[in-house]
Parts: sequence; structure tokens; C-alpha cells
Amino acid sequence: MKDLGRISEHQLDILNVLWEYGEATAREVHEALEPVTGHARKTTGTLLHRLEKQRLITHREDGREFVYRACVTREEVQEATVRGVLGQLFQGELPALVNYALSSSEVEPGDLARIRALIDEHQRGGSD
Amino acid sequence: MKDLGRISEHQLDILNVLWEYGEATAREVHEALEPVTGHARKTTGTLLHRLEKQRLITHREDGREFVYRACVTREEVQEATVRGVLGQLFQGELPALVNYALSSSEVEPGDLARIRALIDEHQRGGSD
DNA sequence: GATCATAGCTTACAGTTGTAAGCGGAGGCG
DNA sequence: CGCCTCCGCTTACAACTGTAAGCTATGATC
Repeated sequence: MKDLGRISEHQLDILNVLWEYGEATAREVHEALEPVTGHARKTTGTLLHRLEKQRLITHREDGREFVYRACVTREEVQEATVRGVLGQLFQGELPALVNYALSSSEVEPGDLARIRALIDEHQRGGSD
Repeated sequence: MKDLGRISEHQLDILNVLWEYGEATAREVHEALEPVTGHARKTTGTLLHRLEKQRLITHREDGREFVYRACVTREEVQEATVRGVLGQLFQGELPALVNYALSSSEVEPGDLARIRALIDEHQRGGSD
């Protein structure tokens, strides 16, 4: 398994674009990110290369352009990241993590109810 | 504010020791980590230096030993990290994060109830 | 007082990341 | 057919990270 827990911020920017678009040419990725990152196209190209070297993304050729696509799903990365954070920074203390999540973010209306539902579900499926 | 969101794994190992001990000499830090990391003492020393350069830890002298102490609390780092993960990887979708947290970890007995209590509390304090 | 162990300070060196320029080839325009 | 532009490929270079050895000073020991 690749080390999904330690993906750099810029790599993640790119993955986010690919996850959103499904597939995207280097140009599209660049255009999507440029307003945010201010990167030159070459820079985005380098990042795409490196991600491909790490086998986190792949590409097919369309004429002389490359069309990139992620090899990992957002869900895999999310899960690996949460697992890492929970283990290394929270010592597995799930409620503490949830607590910071609640206080650190804009809680959307309905989020709390949805979380409650998740807990119910877990409780039925689990052993608690 | 320091960039607490991007602390490397080894840095975090050290911070974890300091948070647990309150204060610790370089030797104590090393002895606490050596079984896990297998690092040489010099390596731990270097890491302590670098952390201090980043102003994440500081030290006082006790004879010829340095006694280190964290300058950031675990809570600050936890909060910054959760905020970062939630924003960059989860697009602010709090329930998704909680969902992975629930499925990624050993859920201790009582955790679910505690989380429910947190939600209740948040709901009273918040606007949802 | 001379020696030895140990503490921290300085230096090392390869790998990764941030950030990008330069080069060579393919397609389009005149 | 030749030139310009745009593409990806290769190279660059500084900062940071992983991992540690070497140097120097100081406290302990004989």
C-alpha cells in the first residue's frame, strides 16, 4: 500500500482537482489551481510528474496532451489520513477528535443530526 | 502563528513525549523514543534542535543538560490539524470525517456516548 | 591534575518538496 | 516548407527532513 497518510499540501491540491474532474489534462489542472496557488504551468507539470512517480495518479495520452486520473480515491486518502491523525496525535481518543472537529469548523445545519445518525448506525453494527 | 498543521511525524513523536512528561531532558526523550524509532541519540538531538529552531519547543539548562518543554500545547496542534484535514481533504464535510473516524479506529466503549454528549453540548451552544 | 564519558554544537549527505527554466518535438499558420 | 507555439521531459537549485558522525567543553573519576 502506498503511504497515503503523508501527502503534501500541493499534491493534495492536485488530487482534489482530479477527484472533482474525474480526468483532466495538465492544462485543466493548472487552470483550476492557478488562481489559488499562483503556480506556473511548469510547476504544475512537475507536481503531476512526481505524483505519477509515486503512483498516486496515472495518465493516458490524447493526441499530444496527457489526461491524468487519480489512482487513489479520495475515500482511501481520507481514511488513511484520519487513521494517522487519530493514532499519532489523538492517541486514539475519538471523542477528542470529534470535539475539535466540531469546534474548528463551520458546522452546517444538519451536520449534527447526520453525525448522530452515523453513531446510531455504528452502534447497531458495532459492539458498544 | 506557527504552522502547526504541517508537523512531521518524527517531530510529533517528540512533542508527544514532551506533552506527556511536561519537561524532559534530551536523554529522556531519546530513551522514551528509542524503542519505537530506533534512532541514535544524535538523531534525537538533531530533531530537538530543529524543533527549537521552529519555536515549537524551548529548553532551560540544568547543569550541563538541557531540559526541553513544548511551546505549543497538544490541543493547539490537534485543533490546527483537524482544521487542516477537514478543510483540505474533506471540503469541510464534518460528517464524512466523523464517519471515517468511526470506522478507522478502535471505538472504545463509551466513546459513542461521549460523542453524543459533545453534539448535544454543541447544539445547545451553537445555532443549529 | 589527567583521563574518560557525556552533553550539546556543527557539519554531512541523500531524499523530498517547492518552484521553475530550458530543450526538443509535434501541430498549426502562412 | 519554415516558423511559432504549446506539450511533456530533463535539469536546477534552495529549503526541509531523515539520519547521524565529528568536535569541543565540562563534570566525574582515579
